[in-house]
Amino acid sequence: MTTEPPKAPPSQEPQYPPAPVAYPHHLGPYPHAPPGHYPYLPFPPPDAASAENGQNGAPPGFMMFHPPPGMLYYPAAQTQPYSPPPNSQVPSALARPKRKQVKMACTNCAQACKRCDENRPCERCIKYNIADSCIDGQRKERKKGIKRGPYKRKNKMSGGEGGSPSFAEAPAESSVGEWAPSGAQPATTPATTAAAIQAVSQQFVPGSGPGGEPFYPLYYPPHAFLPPPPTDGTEAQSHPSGAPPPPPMTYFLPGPYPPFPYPGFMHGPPPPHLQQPPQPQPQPIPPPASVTAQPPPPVTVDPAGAAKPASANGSDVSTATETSAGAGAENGSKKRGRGAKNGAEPKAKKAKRGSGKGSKDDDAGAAGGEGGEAE
DNA sequence: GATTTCGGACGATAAACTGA
DNA sequence: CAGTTTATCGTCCGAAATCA
Repeated sequence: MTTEPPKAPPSQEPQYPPAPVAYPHHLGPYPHAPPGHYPYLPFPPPDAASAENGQNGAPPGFMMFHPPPGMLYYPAAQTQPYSPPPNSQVPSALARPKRKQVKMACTNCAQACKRCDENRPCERCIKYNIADSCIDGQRKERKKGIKRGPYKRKNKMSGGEGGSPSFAEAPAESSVGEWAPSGAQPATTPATTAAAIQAVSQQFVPGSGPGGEPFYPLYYPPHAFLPPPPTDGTEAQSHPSGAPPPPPMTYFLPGPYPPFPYPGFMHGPPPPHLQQPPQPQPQPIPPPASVTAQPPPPVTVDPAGAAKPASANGSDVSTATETSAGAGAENGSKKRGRGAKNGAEPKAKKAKRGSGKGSKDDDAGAAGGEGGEAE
């Protein structure tokens, strides 16, 4: 895998988009596009018409309309698994590298739930002068013969050989909840905002468009859009310390067509079946913290089952696998009731794995008792 | 402030399934 | 049988508790 920073686009991509993407400065660097792809575009191509033909430096087939502020599009066909370039400056929530684990932690580290390394004695054991007891533990054998139900196949988007789902699949992990629809948590950091954006985009299943290549709309929370910092010494319109009132902004519906309620947005009338009654002006959206309040009634144009309500609040709809990712982090502060460890509690240590993710594997702890479910 | 505890997120991977 | 999906098990993050 040669995942390299998209910033130096392949030859076929001249200088579009121009310069550093204008991106809400307080959000940090703009999220990277998948390798070899164009960065997200918070603005229309230099020339819509020519963009359509791939002229003027704009990629062919790129968007031909002007997105409202706060909306980005990403060509569906180009999606690939996202992997942030090394040493990128992507916000941590986005760029967080996968945690690497040693194959086997020493018994000491394992017991302490601390990071170990391959060496023996490991660094930690040396540090604490317990090098002599730094030995590998023993892995337990995986259970066999456990029957499972039929698998649900993931819908292979666009059948593309890339095979993998949208790039957005990746980092949803932290805090989709930030500005996602219901009961979401208050916004926190720019980083999580970015993550949220990706998470949301993930919900729009490709191929849902009637014929044409769908674009993934990526919505930015209103507060994300502030003028870039002044570069020439002049005062920026409104991003100084005073936390300017975010420009009012509508949430749009996902779908194969660009959201039309935006003035000066569409080149033509929306297709009949998408026509909507005149939308009342969006209510002024409250400050960031409550951005979450007004979720887009995500469906309407929504084809098939494409969009699930962005149930950010943990319910992590989607696949079972994601389980933890979606669920846990949601409110950032996982409060834990530290059990009152009464003095010298023998290190029987947690009946391993009994707790957290569902007691499904309670058996593990139960060591003695063979897996409950296995019948 | 350093160290210990430990809940739970996350990574790795083997076993069960599936489709060709 | 190769590829995919899922369950299981291990690692270790990170916050609270405790110690010195």
